[in-house]
Amino acid sequence: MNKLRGRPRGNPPTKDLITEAARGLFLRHGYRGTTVRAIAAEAGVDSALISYHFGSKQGLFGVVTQVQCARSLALGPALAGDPEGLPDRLLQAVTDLWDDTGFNRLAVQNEDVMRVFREYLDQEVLARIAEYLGGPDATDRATAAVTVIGGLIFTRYLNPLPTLARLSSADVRRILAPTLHAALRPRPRSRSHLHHGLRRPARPAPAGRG
Amino acid sequence: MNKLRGRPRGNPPTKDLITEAARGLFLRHGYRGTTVRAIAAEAGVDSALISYHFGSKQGLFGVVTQVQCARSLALGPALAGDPEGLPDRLLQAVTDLWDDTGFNRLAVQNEDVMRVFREYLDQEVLARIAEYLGGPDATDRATAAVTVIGGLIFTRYLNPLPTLARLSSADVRRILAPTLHAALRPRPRSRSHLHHGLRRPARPAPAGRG
DNA sequence: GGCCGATATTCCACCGTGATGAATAAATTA
DNA sequence: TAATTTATTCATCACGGTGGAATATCGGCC
Repeated sequence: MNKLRGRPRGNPPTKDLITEAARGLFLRHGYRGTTVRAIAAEAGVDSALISYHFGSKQGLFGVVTQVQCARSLALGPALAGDPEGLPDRLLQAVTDLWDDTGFNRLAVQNEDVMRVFREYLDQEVLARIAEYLGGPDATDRATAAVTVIGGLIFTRYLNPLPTLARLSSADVRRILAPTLHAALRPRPRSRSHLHHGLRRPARPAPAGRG
Repeated sequence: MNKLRGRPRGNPPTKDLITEAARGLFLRHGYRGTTVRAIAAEAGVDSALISYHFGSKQGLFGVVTQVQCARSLALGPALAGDPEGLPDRLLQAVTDLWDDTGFNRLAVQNEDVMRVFREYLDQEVLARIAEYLGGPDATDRATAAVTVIGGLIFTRYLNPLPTLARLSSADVRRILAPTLHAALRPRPRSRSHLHHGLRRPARPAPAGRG
């Protein structure tokens, strides 16, 4: 158990031991479910070394996910083909990233504030827009609209990308207007009428935990 | 100092004391910067009462922000007018919420996982899409596209709304395709050609904080 | 080679955090 | 009044993180 204090002999690959242990534990138990002490135990090192080498648990998580992210999302293929199919290929790339890799396991197990936005967007905004629109494809259109709105919230406010944050509100509205218009536009009745498929959230608010 | 143990006489408005203290502190110092003990001290109650009455710090934050949110974002007016102007009114409502109220103060003090996505979306995805598109309005179109993509990431993966999460990947692509198409479509040269106003990120990566 | 200060890496003790459980007492209900 | 439910205090937990002591490596100098 008790090793001697001070720097050990040789140059043990402590950082690598930690990142490997962390990757495994983060994948198995998520961010919140993984404790610094557990990572340290798995790696066979003192828990203080995680702060020392990576600054913090989040710093370690950032290192682990950055690697995972760069390895997984290949933007190249999506940008290679004809311009007409670009939107589809981009969407495909994003969905593939989360569907095929273990990436979602790593992503934000849950950072508190999110619950508020999640419930509000889903139970209030989406439901009311769908109700306003009416018709068979109302939920589809509302879903698309909420995605755009959620994207605006995410990329400009919650987690501001510099490019988005620099814009004035008016610029944002000008740039996003056509997009949201399209999201809300009635869908042409496609020949394969597998339509609807979506259900409205039904209950207004189960009140959760009160 | 030492009050007697057990239930106090009368029915003191403990919950209200706590929410008021919490609102003030969250606004002044953000979520992370506000400790449960500080809220309890400000409210003049034992810190365990926060867990008791609200389940957790997050629960309390949820209550406080939900009120703030419902009070600030008036969805009604946006849904009142003509359908043609709906997208603009929705965008207006969202931007107003963050621009005019102190709402952004409440939002995510910073959950550093976000940094990964922020840098990646801004420096990689947005820049490369703009480069691919070319032309005077390339950055506008790329910005709109990144918003949609960021919205997809946010509402489906990072912070999954139940309605979005229930969908298959194929459904997501089908629903979002027209929206992303519109985001990427070249903008009609508006009569007032006050020149796009947007600049490309210019430097590829200022390296920030390393 | 041999010493020596600067720097790097480790262990340990400890801090403040959010949260829980036992003890306690008032309020409410039967 | 007796039983039950609700509201509070206090002790204590595991958590993430920090600072200091200990011990190694590294670079320069003789």
